[in-house]
Amino acid sequence: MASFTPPPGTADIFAPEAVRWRRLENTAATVFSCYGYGELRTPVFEYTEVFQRGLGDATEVVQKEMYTFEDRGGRSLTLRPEGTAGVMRALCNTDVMNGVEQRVYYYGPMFRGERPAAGRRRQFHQVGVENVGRVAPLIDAECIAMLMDYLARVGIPDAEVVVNTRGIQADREPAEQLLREYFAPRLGEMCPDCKTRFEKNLWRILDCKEEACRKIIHDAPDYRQAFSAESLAYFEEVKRALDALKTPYREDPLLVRGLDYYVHTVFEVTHSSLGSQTSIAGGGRYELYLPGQSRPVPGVGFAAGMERLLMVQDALGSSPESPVSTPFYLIGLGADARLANLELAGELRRRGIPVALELEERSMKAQLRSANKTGALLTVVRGDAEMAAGIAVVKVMATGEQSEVPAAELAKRLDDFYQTAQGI
RNA sequence: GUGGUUGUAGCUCAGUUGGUUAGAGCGCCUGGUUGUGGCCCAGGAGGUCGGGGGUUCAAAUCCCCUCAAUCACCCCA
Repeated sequence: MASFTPPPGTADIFAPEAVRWRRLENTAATVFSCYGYGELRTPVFEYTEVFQRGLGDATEVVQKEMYTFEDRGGRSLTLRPEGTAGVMRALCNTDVMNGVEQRVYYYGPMFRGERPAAGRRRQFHQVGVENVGRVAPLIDAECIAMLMDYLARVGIPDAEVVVNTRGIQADREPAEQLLREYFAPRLGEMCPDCKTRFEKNLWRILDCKEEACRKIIHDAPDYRQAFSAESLAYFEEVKRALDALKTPYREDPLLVRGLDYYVHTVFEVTHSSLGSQTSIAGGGRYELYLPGQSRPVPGVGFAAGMERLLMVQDALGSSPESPVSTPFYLIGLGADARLANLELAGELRRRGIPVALELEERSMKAQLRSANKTGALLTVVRGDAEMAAGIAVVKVMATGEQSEVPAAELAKRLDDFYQTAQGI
């Protein structure tokens, strides 16, 4: 039975579940377009260098998690591990470089060769947005507010936003200096990971979870005192705007985030209902070097993990509605009746009315059992006798009442019933 | 990549210290009504006990390997 399971970290998503996915996607389209965003569909694989340059060679994602392969032309390609780099690649053919604002959203599968765990798959799905070309605190705030708007619309009203500022590139050096001086003498008491982070990726020390490290981190000086006045003012304005937008947030100087390209605002959205993977969305402002460009492009954006949104919905019990049942079931006894039913079903379906019907030779009892299982409201029954008389029996399943309807009027009668049922 | 747990029917799971034809509930199919559902009753289909190897007279059960799922770490969405 386990002979044909999909590869590790991937999954088949069948109808009832797929409806929930479509809701996440449709709601994204609805909400984001209200903010002036348009959909952008980029390829699911890109030249490998798009991600290497975009995310930074040192990033863990690039180093060990990418699905990279060579195609028949000897090109090195990579299944996208995230959405931003591909979006930027697409956008560099537009006039964003000249300061024209581009607002795009996307959703789709991403691929990372990690060990699967709760809320983490190898093919996972993100819905995200990028606002590219302009720099302003209000844009950052609007972006965060839009994310919260979206979450509320998919049944997650109580997620928590954590924000922080990373300053600009020029702020980084003095701030790192400050941290280095603080951590250097204390490295002996810290975990092995932090020791290598100290050399390779100093900032990641800040979100180390080791007990010993946390204490030391907690007492670290606020590196933001080394930031320029402009950077701090930018952040203040972002927060003021969030207040004005009535978007509650928590400020956390330890929020750093994994990718190198962030500047100014960074944020993460978490939900308490999740176990170890508490993060359901994350993003921030960035400066990205597009292939073939000498200047970086500014932008702000976020990505939300769809699997995790579904997990939160489950925890909240806000995963709704099983799909609508088909209202009609057509029972046919005998070849002629079944053929007539097939015709009738076609007629109704062309009008957009869902119909289920029996196409095989089965007993009345079996067909009614099926009708019952589909949850049909009305059942049309006909056999040789009805065919000869030019009528059909219409049965109301809830009450068991039956009435005869001329065959010629069937489509209209069912249509009318359907329209009024829809109205209720 | 590291560690823990798990793997028996479509689903949820039993299976006693190894012992003959491997079970239940739900679901599915058929019948109980020459053409009437839900409830009830009866019957039926469906399993290489994840896979491979080993120990044994005998393995779903014990040992090894492997695959997969799951959880945690790591990383992130």
